[in-house]
Amino acid sequence: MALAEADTRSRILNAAEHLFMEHGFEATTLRMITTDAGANLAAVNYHFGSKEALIAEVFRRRLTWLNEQRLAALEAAEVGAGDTALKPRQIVEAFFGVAIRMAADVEGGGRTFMRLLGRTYTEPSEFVRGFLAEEYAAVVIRFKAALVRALPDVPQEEILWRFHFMMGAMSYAISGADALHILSDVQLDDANTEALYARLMSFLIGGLRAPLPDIQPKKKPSKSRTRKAA
Amino acid sequence: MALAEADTRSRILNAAEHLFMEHGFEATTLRMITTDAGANLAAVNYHFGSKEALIAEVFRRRLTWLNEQRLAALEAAEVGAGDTALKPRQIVEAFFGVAIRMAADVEGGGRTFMRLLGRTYTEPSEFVRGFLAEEYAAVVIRFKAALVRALPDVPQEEILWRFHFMMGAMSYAISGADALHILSDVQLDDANTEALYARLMSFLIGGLRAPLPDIQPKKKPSKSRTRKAA
DNA sequence: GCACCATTCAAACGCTTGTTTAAATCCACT
DNA sequence: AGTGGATTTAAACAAGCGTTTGAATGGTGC
Repeated sequence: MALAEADTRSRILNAAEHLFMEHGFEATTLRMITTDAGANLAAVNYHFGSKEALIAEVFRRRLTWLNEQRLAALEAAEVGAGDTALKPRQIVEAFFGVAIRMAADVEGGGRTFMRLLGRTYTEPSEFVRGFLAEEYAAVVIRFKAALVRALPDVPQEEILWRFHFMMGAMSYAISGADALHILSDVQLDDANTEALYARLMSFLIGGLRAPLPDIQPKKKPSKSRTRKAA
Repeated sequence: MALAEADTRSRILNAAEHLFMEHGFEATTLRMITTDAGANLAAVNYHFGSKEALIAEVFRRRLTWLNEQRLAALEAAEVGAGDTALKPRQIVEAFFGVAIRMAADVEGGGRTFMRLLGRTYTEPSEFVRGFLAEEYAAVVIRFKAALVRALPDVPQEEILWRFHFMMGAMSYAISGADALHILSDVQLDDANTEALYARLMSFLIGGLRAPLPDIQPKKKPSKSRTRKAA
């Protein structure tokens, strides 16, 4: 809510972010947004041009910063390591640690944004996926390369898939208790960020470093060998 | 598309399932659905009563069966094990294996449905989350109990979280290459179900069996101590 | 005081949405 | 052939949508 202090443009962004997280893009109307922001209906089109442009700006203002932080964290780790190879855990922490830390910022809206982002990654809308891909391009290339270097025995394709799986786990970790109450009537403590971070990291590293699966050479559903390499 | 053979009711369900997966619930209109199904606009309200009821039925007709299969797979494993304890891997395979196998069924629409389901699990809409919780209740209680029995050293809360993380990873695994192309311009082979299954299982088991994280005793946001025991 | 630009405002725009209606059509059964 | 219930149809409905308009308002520099 951030009180009613900031200027109209920011109040609209904040209200939109929160409502998008709660109801999704389509179900959130400009009237809901401007009402919550204490602004006139026409303000969105005046300040942003259109609803689509507003959505894009909601992501841009935080995502750019988030990915810069990720790159900075990775570079800091690499500098600290000197000539020695980076451990996979350090890379994972650079990428997901920054995200979890942002999700811990409740008052500043980071929590809201990360919940929104996690869901949006599998968003159907072509338009949303479009600029998401743009924003992610640089950072993903960089982290993928770092992981390939840190895991010389793991095929590149496998690394990409595990990166993908990790993003799924993180996404659910952050969307958190809302979804978890489907799993259990017990209310889980997702306010404890330190704990969530520790839990998620254990899980991610465990998955990333798991024994490689045995993949048949494709297009051959023969069920003979079940060899497992480490 | 299943040709235009089945009766109107089924054709509507199939068209709706596919369109929901592609565009989401809100962005999919009844006119899109009935056009694709080759039916009159009023057919949805005649056969289902409302759009919401149609959404519920799209899930119900497959989810009930899916969860029955999961329970059956778990019981079969337990019978096979006799008095000996079930291995975590068997439990995970019962739950996620059935899902992945359903996702492999492209022609019958299982693939489409599983993609839809994965995204819907973090769906904002209260109404959707409502009946999803209902459908899942029984099966989750059962699997949670099985995991608790199979992992006596792991706290229950930790098991729930890891179960949650696993669902996230699976969800992303199935929504698959659509989202993955954000990660990489390389097109990944998510048509190879056997391979995807093997990959995901390795990752999930690795995460589930990872060393336990160190969790501070909770409810102490004092910034003094940062103790971390191993 | 006045002119100037940015911002806000109430009102309306055209369009699409889910839903309803009442008539038309189909098909099984006698 | 003809009755009756289920289904399909075209048309209309009110409500809500994103967007546009043109006038009112606000504050700055002269």
